[in-house]
Amino acid sequence: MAQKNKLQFIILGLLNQQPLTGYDLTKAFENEIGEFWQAQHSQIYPQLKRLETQGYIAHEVTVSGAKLEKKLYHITTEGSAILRDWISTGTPDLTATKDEFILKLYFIRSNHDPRLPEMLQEQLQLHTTKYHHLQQRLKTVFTDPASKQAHYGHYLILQHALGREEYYVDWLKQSLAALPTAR
Amino acid sequence: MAQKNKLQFIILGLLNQQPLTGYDLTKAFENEIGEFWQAQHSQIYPQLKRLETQGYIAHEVTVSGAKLEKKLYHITTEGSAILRDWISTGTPDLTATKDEFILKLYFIRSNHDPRLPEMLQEQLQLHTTKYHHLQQRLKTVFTDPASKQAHYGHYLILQHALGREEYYVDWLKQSLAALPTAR
DNA sequence: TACTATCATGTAATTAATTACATGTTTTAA
DNA sequence: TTAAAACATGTAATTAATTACATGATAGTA
Repeated sequence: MAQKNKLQFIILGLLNQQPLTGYDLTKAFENEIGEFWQAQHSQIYPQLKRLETQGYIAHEVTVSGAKLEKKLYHITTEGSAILRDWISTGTPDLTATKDEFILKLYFIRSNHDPRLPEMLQEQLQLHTTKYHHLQQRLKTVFTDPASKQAHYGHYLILQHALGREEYYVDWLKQSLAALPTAR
Repeated sequence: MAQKNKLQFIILGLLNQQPLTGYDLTKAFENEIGEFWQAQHSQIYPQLKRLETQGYIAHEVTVSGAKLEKKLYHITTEGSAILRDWISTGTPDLTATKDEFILKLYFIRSNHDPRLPEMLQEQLQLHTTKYHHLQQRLKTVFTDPASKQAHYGHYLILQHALGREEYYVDWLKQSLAALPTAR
């Protein structure tokens, strides 16, 4: 396998909460899920077909207006089972984060490199924006303690992402401060 | 493009430091670089050919022993130029970290889910090990201040990775502690 | 009524990346 | 001296993922 095809499990996981169309799933990747996983509709529709062939999901056609057909997919018992399996199975592989900025940094040899300040500054701006964005999401998605209870995993990972960005920003600030002053 | 083919730049970056064979490069991905990027030899050898066709690198054949041929690649002036371009160009896309554990967590609805403790525990173990490993590397790779000076970018990102793991471990511990106690 | 944004579903082409297949040499240690 | 580990270089098959191509319906608004 080139990857472990996690997309199938994400789809199963989302359908396990409620029936959705391919379009709905695509939207989910632009919002909620998009925070930590991406997929385009060109990947989603074929995957839905495969999952249905395997018997893990099924669909019924509904018609909106005069003739617009929607395929509303739902998870099957077998689908639920392999979703449970996937979640229950250990996750021993820590995937290296393929961060392009980090990669570029690796090839900077000297702390006097004139590109360093702007590079760090750009990332600081980006990660600060992301930090604020996550802060906002945490606030809007989990308004009351009950919503945390109902989506505890989501709460945990949003909190995790926020903390991660906070650290990233701190590290960038520290690295900028440690740079030799031009004079 | 499916990705932005960062591999070519990594190869150029490594060859910019010293001439290397395909085998050397493969090893580099198992050690140094492996900390934050992966590539197999089956990807490296074809990429070397492409880079040579493009005129960014060139090679000479050396013979070890009786007949074992090695291709020692070095970067060309043009190669150096596009490497510089890549590093100097902004890096505005923050790649979402595709962490399988995080993904699984997302589908855990309740903090009473019986799978939660073992899941968090497993990750705690893994990330603690990784943390210690990184701590060790930082110690062995950068023994004196001079080595930090000579490979400043590498120093920065190792430090960054260490801090990231430290935070991950903290977050896992906190999440474990916040779990409702079984009774 | 006409236009635009969004809804809705697909396929094709291309690139990236992993796993597997394939072969031969040199060095080191038992 | 012989066997194993490491050195060394490739190709093929498969899967994953992105970008581009392609089509049409519905809802809202100007």
